[in-house]
Order: sequence, then structure tokens, then C-alpha cells
Amino acid sequence: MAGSMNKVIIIGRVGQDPKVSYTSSGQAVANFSVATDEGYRDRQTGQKVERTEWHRVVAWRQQAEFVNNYIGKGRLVLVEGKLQTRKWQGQDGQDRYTTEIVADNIQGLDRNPEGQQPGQQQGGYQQQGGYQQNNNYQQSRPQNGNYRQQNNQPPQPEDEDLGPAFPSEASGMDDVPF
Amino acid sequence: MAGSMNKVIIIGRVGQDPKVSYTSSGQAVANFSVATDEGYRDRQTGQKVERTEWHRVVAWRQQAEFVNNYIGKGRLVLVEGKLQTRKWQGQDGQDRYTTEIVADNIQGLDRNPEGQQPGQQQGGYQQQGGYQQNNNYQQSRPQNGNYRQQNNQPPQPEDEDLGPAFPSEASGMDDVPF
Amino acid sequence: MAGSMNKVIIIGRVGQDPKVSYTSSGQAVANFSVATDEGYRDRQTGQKVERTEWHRVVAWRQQAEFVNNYIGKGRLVLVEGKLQTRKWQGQDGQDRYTTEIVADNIQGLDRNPEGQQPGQQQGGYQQQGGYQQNNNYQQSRPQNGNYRQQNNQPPQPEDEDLGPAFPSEASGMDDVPF
Amino acid sequence: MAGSMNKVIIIGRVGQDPKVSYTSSGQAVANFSVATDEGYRDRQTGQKVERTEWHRVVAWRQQAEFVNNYIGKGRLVLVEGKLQTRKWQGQDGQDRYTTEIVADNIQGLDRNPEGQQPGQQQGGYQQQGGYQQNNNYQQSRPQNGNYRQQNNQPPQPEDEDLGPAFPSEASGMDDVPF
DNA sequence: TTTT
DNA sequence: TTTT
Repeated sequence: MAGSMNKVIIIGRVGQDPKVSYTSSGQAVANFSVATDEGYRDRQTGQKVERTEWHRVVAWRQQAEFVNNYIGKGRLVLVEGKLQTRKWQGQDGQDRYTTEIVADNIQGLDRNPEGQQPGQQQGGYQQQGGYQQNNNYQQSRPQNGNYRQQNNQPPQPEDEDLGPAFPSEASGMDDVPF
Repeated sequence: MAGSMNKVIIIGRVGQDPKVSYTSSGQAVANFSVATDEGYRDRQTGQKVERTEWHRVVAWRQQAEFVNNYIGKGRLVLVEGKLQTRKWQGQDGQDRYTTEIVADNIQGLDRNPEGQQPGQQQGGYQQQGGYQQNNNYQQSRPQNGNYRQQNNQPPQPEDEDLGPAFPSEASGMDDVPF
Repeated sequence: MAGSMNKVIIIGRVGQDPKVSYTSSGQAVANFSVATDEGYRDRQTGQKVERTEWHRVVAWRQQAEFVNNYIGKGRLVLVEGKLQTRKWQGQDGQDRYTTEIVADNIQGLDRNPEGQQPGQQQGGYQQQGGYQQNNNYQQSRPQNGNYRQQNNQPPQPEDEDLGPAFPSEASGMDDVPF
Repeated sequence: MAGSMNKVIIIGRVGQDPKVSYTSSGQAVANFSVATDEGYRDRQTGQKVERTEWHRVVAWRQQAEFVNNYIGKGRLVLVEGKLQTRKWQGQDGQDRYTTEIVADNIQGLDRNPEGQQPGQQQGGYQQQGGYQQNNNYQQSRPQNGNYRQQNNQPPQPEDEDLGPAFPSEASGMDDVPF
């Protein structure tokens, strides 16, 4: 613990609306991806090249609620956190590893595209609504516990606080890590 | 490129002596892992728990030479860099992803255990010797280009600058990501 | 140099249009201030309090030119750099110290309020025009060398690369450091 | 508060034993300075030059107690915190400004020179003893409240949480800011 | 998958 | 795989 630091700071665009779910103990957890861009000059051609790097972000509890309410696809965000590599089992039974940024500070840097004010809860019947696409999240997907039973691939860590559900590899992603 | 940041700062212990190799174009590349520790209090038991996180680090050119000469197993190091996720093919032909810290600043924070001075090159016949375990690296392992032919799993990226050789999965690691 | 780090990262709003000048050797230097906000809960009253912190930023050469062209009052900016404390002589002959962030990375995080494109130079006769308020900077203020003679308070460091002109204390600022 | 970041990370050597005191409400506060080194190549001569930068650090409460117990002159430390500029009145009645790093994370990176274990309190009659030079701190210096009356230069901020006592300019420091 |  |  002493003589140790694990710190990440990224600024970039959110790729898709965050997925927000709740553990069986009621902890909110949000997952989303952020793209950072880097311009560099190719050593061979001398051409300027733009390169995009994608980062998986996980937020828990209050941070997850904030994400649920204010962060959506396309927003410019600041994420500060730490690196964490999770192990999970592929469908072939082999171990896989996924590195994520566990956020402890998330901020929107551009204007909220839906005009919501930070700290202001959306009205209406929905409890954790915010960005519309998240509203039906729990309906369009089985309960967290059930999800694990129905599709134990990729699995949840035994300790619910160790990590959120990993996006299914069956969901059609092929050329990107997440 | 604007409105973008991708920054990582870690301080921790080097797990094994770095692997240093050279691309076919003569670029030095070093790979090593760093452990960071985090103490936290378990929410269930209230007990203090120590948790270790492992980080893969890649260094190129001058940084790789520095690593080769001065960084060895057990050293406390500062690594500053950016996150990069590489795609490679598993033996089963499936895509895998590995996230690494591409270092642009590496420093030893404790005293050099072999008494070498930074900036001071080891004498003798060996060219990039430093930490002894690295000396025979190129002998104990096939040439970079051959390596890829003999064992195309995991493969090198086509662009040699995109990533170093990935540690073989056949090398007996089972429970750790690298 | 080893075992050393001096790193600052701030995100905030630019307080006034940057002052850009040129040293006698032709080096561009930009000075501006950035406000960061911090919300905290007062320990006595339990009330939420907003607190603003002002940071002096100095940028040199290419960074200064970028500032001159794209950064103006009110913009949300990211500044990455290092801390540096400069010594200068007050009118009373006593030593004063000013701490600044010497920037090595400056980015605008909101939309450029004047519609300029990064990397795109403004047309017209003016050489380093950009934000209009900077255009006449060198006219509204004496030459760098003269400035020091006319008003040796606060003075320029002898080495022109050590620091830019310090804002005059006679300029009406009273409750803020700059 | 949103769209704002104020972050500093330094690694360097502690210049003198920290000064630890207590506010009238019993809050511990520690003040010390840290040197960071930077090597660069002089643009005129082409010579390598080493430059030392000094940073004032302030720590409160638990961090101050940790400093009191484990941090002394010469130690290599990591300090993470935020920048804060305090205003105070010089003996001439003029405003002065001092920029400090308000620490929220302090770690010793080398071995504790007095063999103390972190978390282990020194035995004996002294309450917050640790580094010996701090033991008599409260005796060698008047009470915080009295100190301000006897020597209102430089003064304490009215709100005790805004900042610790500033080192007297009469104390013989001439060429360094603190 | 984002965005300029 | 590190280290305290």
C-alpha cells in the first residue's frame, strides 16, 4: 500500500450509452467505453496519422448513478481512476483477461446534450432514468443473478464488488475488444 | 487529438526481469510487469485486505535500453505512459486483447540493486547487457522474426511498432494475465 | 533527475485573454490564468461551498503560439505541465515569489468560440493574431526590454527563459494573486 | 465543480524535517518542502544542467499525523494533492501570495531512515513524537493562537482550515522561497 | 462504438 | 511474478 500508485486519467468521447445495472445487494454499476485520440507522425511515410484508443470504464455506486443520469453516447468526459484487470472464462473454458479503469472521478466536459442539470433528477415514474436509452435497461436484460445463470459466459466474479458483467462475445463484436 | 488525454502513472515493484528484444528494424523493446498494492477495508467483514494489481508495461527505444540496463526484478519503479490495447490471435484462432502501459517515462525509485549508475554502461563484451538475466535473452529465444514463424501464437502485429512479442501461453502461466 | 516527478494537471476556465509576448531572442511566451472550482461541505455549517482557485500558467514557443491563436477568456482548457516558482523583486526591493505552471500540453476542451480551427492560421496582415484582444498586445505595452526599464516592478528574470513579465501590481488587481 | 480538475503529483526529497502544529480546534497540520530535480540541456551551451525546484506541501489531520510520524528530512516522498494559493500580509502591510500543494496522499518511497513501521506508533511519553526534531515543536514555539498575536507577520488565515503558519521571513531564509 |  |  505504501510505495504504490495506480492512477489513470483519460479525457475522451463516450462510445455508446453506458450500461447500468444493479448487483443483488443493490449496488449500482455502470460500464461504458471512452475513445481517446492520438495524433502522431508515421516514421515510415512521414504522414500524420490519427489513432483511436478505446478504454473500458467501470463506475460503482454514486459514480454509477451519476453516469446513469448524465453521461451518454458522444459526451466528452474526464475519467480518473485506477487500472484493474479482471479474469473471466471464455466459452471455450479458457481464461481471458480484461483491463478496465475503475473510476473514482467522472465529469462531463461538454454541455449536457439533454439539458439535464447535474444533481437534478429526472421526474416521472422511472427510478433511475436519465439518458433515455438506459431507462429500460433492466427490462431488456434479465436480472443480474439470472443473467449469470442463463448465460454463465462471461461470468460474474464471485464477489459482486470485483466486477460487472462482461459484454457477451455472442453479441456480434468482432474487431474491437469491447 | 484535441480534447483528449490518455495518461497512466503507476508506482510499484517489478515482478520479473524485463524481456528485451529488438525488432527487425533494430528498435529495442522491453516488456515487464509491475505490481501495485492497494489496501482497503472489506465491506462485509470489516477486515483490512491487501490487493495486488499487475500491470503490463512496454517500453521502446531509449526507454527500452534504460530498462535493459537498470531495471530488474524487485525494483521499485515509476512508470508514466499511456494505455494501449493490442489485439492478437489465440491458439484457437480467436481474438484476444491485452492492455498495456506504453511507457514514456520510467524511473527507478530505490537504489539500483546491482550498484550500476544510471547513464553508466556496463563494461565488457556484451552490448546491451545490464541485468544479467537479460544478457542471454537473444540466445535463449529465437530471433524476433523466427519466433513469429515458429510460434505464431500469440503473433506479432504486422506493424512492428504496434507491439512486442506476447508471452507464450505455453510458458506455464495459468492464473495471471501475464 | 531520477526519482523525481513534477507534474500538474488542471482543467478549468481561462480568466482573461492570454498575454503573449516575445523575448529578445524571438521566443514566444504566453501568460494566462485558469480557474478551477472545488465543491466541499463546510465542517462547521454543513453547507455546500464553492471555492475557486486561480492558477498562473506560462507557455513557451509552440505552446505559446497555440495559446495566442486558440485560447481566450472563458475557454475551458486542459493544462498539463510542471510547477515552477520564480523569484522577483518587489518595488520595496524585497524578494517575492510566484508559482506558475509551465505548460507542456494545452488543449481547448470546449468549442472554439471564434470558430477557428486548430492548426489553421488566421489570414490577414497580422502575424500572430488569433484572439483579437491579443492582436495589439505588443502595441499596448512597451517592448519587453523597455518594459523592464520603465517598470522594474515586477522585473523580468535576467535569463529571459526563466520567466515572462509579471503582471503589474499597479494594474488594479487587489484580492487575487494575479 | 464539474469540468474542473486541480491535481499535482510530485516525487522528490524532503528538504527539512516537517513542522507539525495543531490548530486551536485540534486539527493537526504539517508543513514541509520537497525538492524535485530536472535535467535539461542548455539551449546556448548544449551542456546538461540540473535544476532543483522546491515545493511547499501542507498536510492536514491524518496526513499530518502520518507526516509527523514517518516523514523526515531527506526522505524520498510521493505527494499527491491540489494547488492552493494563500494570501497573507507582509510586514510592510502588503499582500503576499504563497502557493502550496495541499496533500491528500503522501507516501514514503525509500526505507524509513529511523526504522519505524508505518502504522506503528512510537512508544514513550511523547504523544505525537516520531521524527525527533518534531517532538519539541510545540514547546519551542508559542501556541498557535499566541503566535499570531506575538508575530502577526506572516499571519494565519482567519479560517484555521485555510492554511498553516507561514515561515517567518526573519528566519534567515534569503534565496529560497521557503 | 465516440468525436472533429 | 514483486515487495513490506
